[in-house]
Amino acid sequence: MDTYYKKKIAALLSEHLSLSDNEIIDLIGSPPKKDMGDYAFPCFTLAKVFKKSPQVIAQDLVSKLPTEPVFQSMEAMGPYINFYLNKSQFIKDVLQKVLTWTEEDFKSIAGGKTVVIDFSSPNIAKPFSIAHLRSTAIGNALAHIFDYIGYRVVRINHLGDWGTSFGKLIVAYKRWGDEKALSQAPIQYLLDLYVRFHKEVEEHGELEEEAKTWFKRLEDGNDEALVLWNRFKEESLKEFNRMYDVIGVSFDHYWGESFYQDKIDPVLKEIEDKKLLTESQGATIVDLETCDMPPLLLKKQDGATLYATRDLAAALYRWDQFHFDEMIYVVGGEQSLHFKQVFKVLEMMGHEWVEHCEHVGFGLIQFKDGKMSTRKGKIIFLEDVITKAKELALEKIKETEAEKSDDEASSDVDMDERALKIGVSSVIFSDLKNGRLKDVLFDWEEILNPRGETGIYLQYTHARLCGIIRKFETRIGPIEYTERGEMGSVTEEASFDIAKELSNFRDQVIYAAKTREPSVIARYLLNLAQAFSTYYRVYHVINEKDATLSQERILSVLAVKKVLADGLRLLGIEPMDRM
RNA sequence: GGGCCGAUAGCUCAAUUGGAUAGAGCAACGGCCUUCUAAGCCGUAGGUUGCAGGUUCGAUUCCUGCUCGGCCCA
Repeated sequence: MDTYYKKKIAALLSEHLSLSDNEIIDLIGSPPKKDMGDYAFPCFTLAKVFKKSPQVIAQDLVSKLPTEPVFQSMEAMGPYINFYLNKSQFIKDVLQKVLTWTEEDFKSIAGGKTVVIDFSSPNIAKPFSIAHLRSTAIGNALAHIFDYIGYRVVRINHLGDWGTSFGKLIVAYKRWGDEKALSQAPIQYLLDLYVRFHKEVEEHGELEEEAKTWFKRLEDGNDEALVLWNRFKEESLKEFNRMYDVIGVSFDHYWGESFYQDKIDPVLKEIEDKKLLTESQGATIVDLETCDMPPLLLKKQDGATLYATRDLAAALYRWDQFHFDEMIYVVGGEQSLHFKQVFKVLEMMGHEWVEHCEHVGFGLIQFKDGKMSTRKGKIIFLEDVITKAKELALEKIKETEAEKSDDEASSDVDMDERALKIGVSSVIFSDLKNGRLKDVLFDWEEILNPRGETGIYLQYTHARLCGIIRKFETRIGPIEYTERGEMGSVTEEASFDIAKELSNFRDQVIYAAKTREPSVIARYLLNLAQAFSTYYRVYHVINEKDATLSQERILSVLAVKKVLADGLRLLGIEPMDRM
């Protein structure tokens, strides 16, 4: 929508400049202050061509421009030409557009390309922690965003269900394990075992060797090992699925590392055939020295495979299955070298599609006193965070319910459900609101804070919008969607601000997809909600005596609600009708 | 030792990828509930953009060096 107006400007200017329309569009920006107009064209780069100061060029140019109905005025201000939109016309256009657009209008942006997203991918036998939420929330949001603009999205959960840590668990379970304790609280118990193993290994180094042996047995298909491994995996999956259910995340495929076990040999053979394999200190590697990278380890001295091997197999298998246009790995930034190596090896193997593979990294979650560590059992469970957030929300709900009249009162179940939704929204949103690359300092106070730039604020605004719509329909009557000749009466400045925000939505979604950055949407929604909060405090919809004005204002309400709801869903947050 | 990422208001973060006077939220202070939900709104205060250079009309943004923090690599 934004580009529509930029094109108008380009059309006006290109008559007098030797620049293409696209070059002009690229230069156009927004002025820093509202009273300086809506679009700005800087004249600095023209100074050399015209051999005049940019100030003079701006004045010359502006005097030559014909009038254009979408702009109220065009003015030279210093080295810029500022364009002022015709406000009432703009508001009308935007509302019209927003209220009538359909899913299809967005689907056409990517037009059926395929994107594979590898995200969440927690490790089996470990609790679902606040750290796993990052990949899960970011990946899920990206999946929604790509889907929205018309990609066919394949969501893959690359479970960490294979590797030496299972050797450790098997050893620990065989030594100290207790079937009863395992069935009672499997995840907590497996975590305890894992922690104990690492404590004991400090005194008894031989445990490490034993664990390696057991993992080797597992790879070789030893029955006892497989039975235990299966048990651990099943319990973990039960737990993970419970969490996914709570936060509303789903996958197309649970293809964990073990899934590729029988697909590894062909891959190793292919690498060998292409003369890329090298032996080094008994291990099998691909040498990457010519690319200034450490070698990629494919097999250890004892023949056990490593996760790099499985990642190669996974990439090949996925290409085979989907012929994707893009494949995105939403995995912590600490793995960036690993992915560089894997992609490089795929390239050396001659798979050109590797250029469509991308590691989308993100910052670590840290504590004031250092890193979160499974080995030491220093973990914050996602569930605990959600439960706490929910409890706080429930308290607040009960407070406000007490002030409501009987006919609006809610049942306990209802309140409980809402509290959970609020808790989940605020936890997810706090993970998505900042740029993904930044490390996150985990802070209870901050994640539970209901005020300010939070998911709660967005939900609250959405609920208010729904409340207004509900009351409008019961007290005033049906909303007249009919196209209006004029939106003449809605010319309030605040109303224009809302329209400007609304007009940005489409570009922001595209930008978020392009940069793989859900925080773009999160920030955008905060701006939109803020613009509306400012507006509706002053300009009432239902209490407005002028019926025409009231009907026109409700259209803004509908439009904002539509965009806010869609935006929240893009983040993986289900919008709420009441708080 | 080498590589990747980060450093912006007291705190947490933005800044449309090089544009005009660097913006929000939290915390602090002041104001607003007999009209659509106060989980809200309005206002005040808060800055040598880590440091030193360079590139140019113009740098938080790009380049070089350094400092600090995080992570990765046998």
